[in-house]
Formats: sequence, structure tokens, C-alpha cells
Amino acid sequence: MRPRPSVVRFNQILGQVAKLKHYSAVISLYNQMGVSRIGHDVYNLTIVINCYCHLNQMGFSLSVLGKFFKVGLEPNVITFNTLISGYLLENRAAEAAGIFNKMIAGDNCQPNVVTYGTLVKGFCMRGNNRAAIQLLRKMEEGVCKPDLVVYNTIIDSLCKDTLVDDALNLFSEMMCKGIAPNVITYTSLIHGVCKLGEWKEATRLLNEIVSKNIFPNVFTFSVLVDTLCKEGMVVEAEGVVEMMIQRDIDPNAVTYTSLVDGYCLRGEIGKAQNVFELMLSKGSMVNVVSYNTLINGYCKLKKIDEAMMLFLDMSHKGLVANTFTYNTLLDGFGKAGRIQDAQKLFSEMQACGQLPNVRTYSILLDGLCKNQQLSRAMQLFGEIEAKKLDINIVIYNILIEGLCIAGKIESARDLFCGLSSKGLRPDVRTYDIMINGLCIAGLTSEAEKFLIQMEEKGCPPDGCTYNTIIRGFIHNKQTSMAMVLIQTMVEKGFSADASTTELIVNLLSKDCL
DNA sequence: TTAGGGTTAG
Repeated sequence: MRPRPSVVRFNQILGQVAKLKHYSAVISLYNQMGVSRIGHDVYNLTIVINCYCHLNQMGFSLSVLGKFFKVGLEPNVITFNTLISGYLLENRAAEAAGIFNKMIAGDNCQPNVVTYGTLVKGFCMRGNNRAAIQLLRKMEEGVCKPDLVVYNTIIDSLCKDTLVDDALNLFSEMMCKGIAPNVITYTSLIHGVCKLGEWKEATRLLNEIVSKNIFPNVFTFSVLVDTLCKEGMVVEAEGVVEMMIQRDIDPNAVTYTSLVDGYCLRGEIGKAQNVFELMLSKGSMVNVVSYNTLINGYCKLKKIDEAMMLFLDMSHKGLVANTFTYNTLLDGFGKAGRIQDAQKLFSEMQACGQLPNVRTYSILLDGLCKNQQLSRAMQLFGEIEAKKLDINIVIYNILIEGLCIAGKIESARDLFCGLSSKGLRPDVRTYDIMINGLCIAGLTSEAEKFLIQMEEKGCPPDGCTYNTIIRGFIHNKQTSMAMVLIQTMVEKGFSADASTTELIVNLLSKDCL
């Protein structure tokens, strides 16, 4: 008989597997080995709670918490922090706050700097930088002072929102308090300035980091590679990769995937494929995101069969396609007019356990509407409503556009008027679609009313709106009104796009003849 | 021995 592992040894294994982020493996170990046989303690129960949190299974986390009380154990501050983090990951801020309040009200488990750090991250994740900074100020007044992690969390969030000046102010403030920045602080700042296209400032920060003997790492360089690629500067990005290799910093899946995306964005699919193959040659470097990126590149070029080959290839490699993968391919089939293939893949996705989200449905609706299958689109819309999914304005925009293009302006108008009863507000795109539909139906004066209404409702028209309505007036041979609108558009700082320009040129040349 | 911070896809 094999000796029974002691609780210490068992916990060590559990800890190591958790560190590798193999959460399901930890849970199956916990269930298979029967902790009741080995012994529960605060450590192993907290690890299991954490794993359920990362798998977005808070229900199970709570049942493990119940186990504490059954066996007479007291959860500690780490257990509570883990639960707060789990709730925040599931976007359940009220429950997270509930635990925090219980900690404050209790005697033996007061919040520590990690508790506050977790809450700060929660605010940042919801885009609420203001609340995050308020909590930072509260910490400064209390016993539990903010540390580097708290500052880094907020600095990063500000940089992501391109509020780099605010981030730099916080950065100076932090240093005045004697908290030295690390490579994470600088990586966030570099990311922020790169997003603004301030390459000189990025170089200055890189020099500063080196002068402080802080070494830029794979994260720092990947940020540079990615932002250069997003700006279309793939050649420069390749140069950064070269620099990394010279400095003995190995580019990882993220670095190379950014390059793949950079080439895809420029339509250079061959070069994207080359980088992808380089990744494949490096063994286990390719992940689901890398496949999705290249699949997306092929779909954008309407090369859906090549995209499907990659999809099959990833399954053969044991990688599980996610909702993003299916959405990309569904969109590709829809844009290629292959609705039957899209329907087949949609069934396959559900059979594989990948849950369709609002985006999946919007892609399917768009495919149906753009392929003259309006009645099926309306039927699908009914199914989406029945599922009680969080229907957004994008879904309505697709349907309204489908109705307009099919000449059903009355139904489009009804749907538009019913938006507020659904708790939704039309956006610029909604107005543009309605204006275009009304112009197609020859109802230009009503289109003009929409143009005025959008301004009044706090949704000012943009360049696209003016182009749409100007084209509408020209098509309806109301040239004098078109000319007035062209002047207004120019005065507002917008310009005519290629297709509007062509129409204007035709109009003027006819006038001359 | 477990909890909070930085990089990739619509």
C-alpha cells in the first residue's frame, strides 16, 4: 500500500499546481485525493477557493467557504481577499464590497494593503479611475498606506485611458513619498506615451529606466512592438524585436502575435504567415490568441477557406477554439455570403460548449441582413430577446439598417422610436442609418429633421453623418440643399469622403456642360 | 505555503 501523503506534502503539490495556473487540475486533485482523508486547513481551502474564482465559479468558491465553518476553521485575510478578487473578476462589485464591510466590522480580520490593492484594481477594471484615486487618498489618511502595487495599478489604468499627464503626476507624487518605481511602473508609462504616438517621450523613458539600473523586460519591449504595429510601423517593430534578441530578451507569444497582427492590419498576410510559422517552429509558442489573430487576418481579406484550415489546424494541436475564434469565422462566412456555413459553424460552436455572446448574435444578424434574409434575421432577434441577453445598440443598428435597405422604412422607424422603452439611446451610427434609410425612401426632409434632432439630443453629427445626408440629397436631385449641407460640413471641420467627392465632381461638371 | 500591479485577437 502506498503511504498516505501528509497534509504538508499535499499542500505543497496543490500550491505548485496553482502557481502554474492549472486551476482545474488543482480542483480535481482536491476532489480526487479527498482532503477530508488528508485534512483540511486554511491553506488548502483558500487555494481551492482561489482556483474556483479564476474559473469564474463563485458558487463553488462559496461552498468551499462553507466547509471552513463545517470543520471549525476560521478563514483568514488571504481567504477574504481571494473572495473579493473573485467577485470583482465576475463584475460583482456589490458582493465584493459586502465582504470588505464585514472585514471592517469584525474584530479579527482587518483589511490589509492587498485588500485595498484588490479594490483599487476593481475600480480600475470598471473604468472608474476617480474612485480608485479616492480610495488611494483614503489609504493615505489611514494606517494602511498605499504601496508600489497600488500606485502601479492606478498609473496603468490612467495610461490605458491615455490620461498620461495624470499618470505622470501620480508617478512624481509616489517618488516624493519615497516609493521607488519598478519596471512595471515604467512599462505602463511607456505604453501610455506610445498610445499617444509620443515616440520621443517613450525613448526618454527608456533611457531613464536604464539610467536607474532598472532593466526593460519582455513586457516593456512587447508594448513597444505592439504600439508600433498598431500604428502601421511594422518595420520599426521588427527592429525592436531585433534589439530584444541582441539584449538576450526572448520575444514571447505576445511579442510575435503583435507582429502577426501588425502585418494583418496592413493586409500583408504572407508576412503575417511567415511570422506565425516562425512561432510554430519554436514549439509551444503558438496559443489561441495567435491563431485567432491570423484567422482574423485571413477573414478580413475574405480568405475564409484559409482561415478554416487554420481553425482545423489549431484543433489538431489540442488548442481549444474560444468564442472569439468562432465569432471571427462566423463574420468571415457572413461577409462572404456563406450563410449556411455560418449556421453550421454556429451549431458546432454550441455543441463544443462555447457560449455565443451578444457579439456572436450581432454577427449572425448582420450576415442575415446583408444577405437578404430579413425574415430569418427578425426570427433570430426574437430568439435573442427570449434569451434575455443584454441587447445593445449595435444589435438594433444592424436590424434598423437591414430594414432600411429592404425598403421597410416604417418598421425601421418603429424600431428606432421604441429604443428608449428598451432603455437604449441611439448613437451616431443609429442616426446615420436612419438618415440613409430615409434618403433611400426619398424622405429627405425627414432625414434633415433627424440631423437637427441628433444635435439637440446631445449626439452631434460627425463627418460620416454629413457625407451620408449630402449623398442622399444629391441622389434625390436636391442639389441646392446638398450645397448648403456641404458648406455646413466644411464649416464644422469635416470633409467629403471619396464617394461623396465623386458625386460632387459629377454634379459640378454637369453644371458646367 | 495561499491574496492585489505591466504585453497579444473583433
